[in-house]
Order: sequence, then C-alpha cells, then structure tokens
Amino acid sequence: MALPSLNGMRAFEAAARLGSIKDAAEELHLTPSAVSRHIRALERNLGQDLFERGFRQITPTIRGSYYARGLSEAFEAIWRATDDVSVSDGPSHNKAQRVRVLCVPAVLNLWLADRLPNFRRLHPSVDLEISSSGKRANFDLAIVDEFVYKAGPALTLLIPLLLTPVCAPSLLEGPVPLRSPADLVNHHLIHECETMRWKRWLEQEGVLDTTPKSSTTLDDCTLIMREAINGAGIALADTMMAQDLLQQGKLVAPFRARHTYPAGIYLHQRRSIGNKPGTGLFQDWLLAEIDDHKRTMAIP
Amino acid sequence: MALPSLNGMRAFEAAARLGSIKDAAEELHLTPSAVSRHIRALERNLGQDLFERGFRQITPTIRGSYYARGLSEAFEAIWRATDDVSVSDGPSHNKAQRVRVLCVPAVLNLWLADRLPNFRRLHPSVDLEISSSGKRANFDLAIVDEFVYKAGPALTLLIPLLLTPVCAPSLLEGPVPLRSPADLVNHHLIHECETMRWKRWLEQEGVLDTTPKSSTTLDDCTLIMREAINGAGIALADTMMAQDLLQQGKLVAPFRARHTYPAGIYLHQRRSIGNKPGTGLFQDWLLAEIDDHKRTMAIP
DNA sequence: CAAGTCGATTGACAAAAACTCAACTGACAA
DNA sequence: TTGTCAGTTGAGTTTTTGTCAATCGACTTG
Repeated sequence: MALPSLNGMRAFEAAARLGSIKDAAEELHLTPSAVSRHIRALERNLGQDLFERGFRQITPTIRGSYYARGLSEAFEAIWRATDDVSVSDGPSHNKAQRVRVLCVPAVLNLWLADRLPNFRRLHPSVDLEISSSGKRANFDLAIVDEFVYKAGPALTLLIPLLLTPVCAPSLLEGPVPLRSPADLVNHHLIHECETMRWKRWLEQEGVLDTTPKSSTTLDDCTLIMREAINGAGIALADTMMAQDLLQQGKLVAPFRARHTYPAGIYLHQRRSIGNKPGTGLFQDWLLAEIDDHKRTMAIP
Repeated sequence: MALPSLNGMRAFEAAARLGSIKDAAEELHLTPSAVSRHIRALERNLGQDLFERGFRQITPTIRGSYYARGLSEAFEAIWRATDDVSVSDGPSHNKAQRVRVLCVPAVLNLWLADRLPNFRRLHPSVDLEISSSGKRANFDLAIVDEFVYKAGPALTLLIPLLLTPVCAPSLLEGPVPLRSPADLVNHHLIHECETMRWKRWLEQEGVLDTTPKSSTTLDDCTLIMREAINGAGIALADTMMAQDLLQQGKLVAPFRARHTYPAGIYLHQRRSIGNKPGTGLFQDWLLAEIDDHKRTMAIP
C-alpha cells in the first residue's frame, strides 16, 4: 500500500491541532479551500473519517485524534531534525559550559545514568544536557549504535555489543528447566519492541522452534530489566549494560554471550574539543569510566 | 523559515538508508532523476551538503547521516500511525489474551512499572504489550495525558496532575537555603526536555526571576527522578508519580503542590471490553490499584 | 424574523510542483 | 578501448496542488 500524501497529513495534523481549517490554512500559508481538499483526500485514501463535521466546525473523531497526535510528534521530530541540520556551525550557543550529549536509551539508562553523579562531582560547573529520545540532532557528543548510516570518521568504538539472556536468579530454581538455550522457548521471554533480537539469538544457538510459549513486549530497556529482575521472564541484554545488575546479583546470565549483530556503541564528537572545554572533560571522563568498567567485568 | 518539501525529505531518507539513488527511486516508484532532483533541492534549501558524491555512488555526510536517522524514525512513526488508523476494526489480532496498552512514559516508569508484577501474578495468562514511546496508535487501552486532542467519550480521568518540586532530603540541609519558592532559582533545577513546566510553576508561585542559576536537561522522567534522588538538584514532579519515592524517603517535597496546567491522566479504552477478556481484567485491576494508591497518599 | 456573518465546502480554472524521457558524464571493468 | 552503469541535467509534460469565486447553513444580530 502506498503512503498517502505527506502534505495531506500535514494539513490534517494542523487542522486537528488547531481545531479549525481556517487556522490551519493560515499556519500553512494556504487557503482554507486547499486544506479542506487535503483532508478530504486523506480521508478517502485511508477509508476513514478523521473529522466529524459540525455546523461550521470540525472535531476529530477518536481515531482521528490519535492519528493526529502521532503525526504531531513525527512532524515535530522532522522539524527539529531539519532545524538542527540546517543551522550553520556558528557558535549560536553562548553557554560555553553546556555540553549536549545524545545517547541511545539503553546505554543511558542501564549504564551512564548511575555514573553521572561521578562526573557532576568532578566537574560541577559543566551543565549537561542529555537526550535519549533521538529527538535532537544537534549535539557536542553522541553515543550511538550501529544504526547511524555509515557515519565515517570522528567515531570511536566504545563497546562492541555482546548479547546474552538474563533473568532473575530465582528463575533458575523454578519448576521449568533452563539448562540449554532450547529451554528458553518454554519460558516467558521479554521482547524489546519491534526487534527480532530474540529470534536471531535463538537461531544462532541452533534452536529450531523460536516461538516462545509466552512473552511480554516493552519498548523501554529500563522496564525490560525491571521486569527481568522481578522474575517476570528472560530478557536479552548486552553484557556490559547488564553488568551492574549482574554484579549486584539481581540478574544472572545462564548462557554464554554472543555477538548477534555486528553491532556496537560508538562515540561521535561533532565539534572540535577546543570549542567547549566541557566536551573534552566529559569525553575523557567517559572513556576512563568505560575502561574502568571493562577491567572489572566478569565476562571479558 | 518554511519547512522544506516533505517529499524531498522522503527521497533523501530513502537514498541515505539504501545508499543509492537508484534503489531509493525503485522503493518510491520514481525515476532516479526525480530522486536526484529532490535531494539537490533539499540540499539547496538547507544550505548544507547531505551527500558526498563519489565516482558513481553517494555517501551521506556526517551531518546527513544524522539527519537521515532522525527522518527515518519520524517517517517510520508516520507509517505506523497511518497503518494503524487505516486498518479497519476487524479482529485482525487473533491473540485473544494479548492486551495492548499504550501509556505515557511518566506514568509507566514512575508508577505502573512497579505494580505490573501484581497484575501478572493475578492474571498470568494475559500477555501484556506495553508501549510508552507513542510509536503505536493501535491499542486496547491507552493511558494518556491532556494532549489527546479533545478526544471525546470513553475517557476516564484517572489522575489530575498536581505538580510539586521534589529533591533529595540531603539538599534541605545543604548550604543554600530552600525555604520559599523564590529560593529555588538558586538551586540546580532539573528540566524535562522542551517543557516550560518549571517556568510556569515558578510564575504561578509569584517568583519573578525565573531563570535558574544552573540546570540540567533530561528527556526521560526516570532519569530526572534518579538525578533528583542522587541529590543533583530539584525536579518538578506530579505528587502521585512521586509518591512511591516520597514514601520511601528518597525524595522530599518542600513546597505545596499546584495544578500548573489543567492537565490530567486519562484512561481511554478503544474496543468494547467484551472482545477481549484481558482488557477488562487489566482495566479493573488498574482502577483498583489507583484507588488503593490514592487512599494511602499523604497529600490528598 | 429577516438579513448578515463566518467557516466549511465545491466547481472551475491556473500556477506550480513533480515527474519522465533522453541525452550526457565519467570512473571502472572487460 | 569500449561498454556499462549510477548519477546528473535539459526540456517538456503530466499531475498535483492551490486559488478564486460562489454556495451552504446554522447561528447571531438588528
């Protein structure tokens, strides 16, 4: 199925947000006529009414209101990304000591967050701005995963990902055996939303029937870990990310770890360090902290 | 500044993702010519090169690769939202016991997550799929905030938001006084990304100079709380969301709470309960759990 | 109670994109 | 040396998108 017109979506989103075709038209520098057409076309395309037409007003249907919300967020993301990329490199941010760090959620939540107080203690004058949602593209340092398209230089490999099943220790003593990877499918598996990680990991271990008996799906790595700790099931985690929890004895890793994708966590520094002293401080601290951690890791 | 052409962005995103204009053209059912033009127009519009043109290939610039990543996510969100809204109501999901819950991150992380094991214990056969990222619009139950445009019926008010500053108890005994709201600006304030919450709250308390001495910005409510607990500064939280942490003594609320926006958390149930027994179970459990919590809350 | 108002809608047409085709480029491979 | 093939560009065409003017209809105003 072809995606309906993006401009139509934008018109609909504005109309839903503003509750008025006239206002939407104004915002988009169009005539109400054009907006009205766009919306009609979109509705025809989707086969769904998005507005209920009242006396001379429009109100989104329930379905339409959720759609509009989704679109709003997406367009906002596009706007931000575009704004970030189109801005020239000039020193538009006068806050010299503000360091903007972009970080993938897993690393931030499972590893970095608990180490931030250290940094703050060492460098109290540096204002950190940390974003995990990927909503910003403007940063001084970025901690990213393999998915950044072939981004070239200025990238340092921080951590090669090494995935392993983890679960609460109590699960090992439960009634369902957990001795070989094949036993995993008889347990409750915790999925990260939209990923095929479990399936791929199981296939790599030679497990043929990769459909688990039952599962939960969450799209937040923190919650996945919390669920695992609570004994709800078995999650698939990177050894380094899970290390803190493994050491605290909240989780155990019953099987060996495997590189499931050719993946890793990279550091990418955008501006030259000279510009902002805080950037250098953070980067040095980060590398030292990782080094430190690697040395204390049980699994090499 | 006007947003550049969305179709141009789509062409660029596809080309960046596939690493080829030809392939992008194929995916979009266009000729390479059209895609090439789109990208050129976009680059001209942004005043930035997005690709480095090689012998007969293209590679994204660093800047371009981040832009592409941002766009990819946004378009994926649009695609999902559109897919969700255009699908007819038919029972396309045969997993009768799978309950899809959409939940705003704050509620999920600060309140719901720690109560999920209860539910699982009571109803082990119900597979929960919980999404906080707003990436899905297809759900059985949604726990949403005020931002759902005028969505009409089938909404139950779960929690009216009541915001109050919270911080680690140790901060009250620190060298910087914290006796009236006006003292707040002398402390390190923890911001939720992109919101004006702090500013509005301070204004409502009659504080004139609302610019804090120093601040941190995070876009994840879990991390905001973690930072507050670690004594890094003062966060603005809903009393109910923070209740667990207040009761555990990890946080204190030195001032009174205020309704800063006319906001609240609502429950929205899409399909009729009859269709999926699990939905009813979850809803009943949720309402009971909230009731329970309200009764034990110190601040009414 | 009739005329006026204003937002949404529609028909007809005009402007502006978006797209294609065909020709061109240039590094590589055979 | 020549064929190839991804990318680019010129010129023209199609299609989309937008405007203008007219219509509708409920509320409101005199």
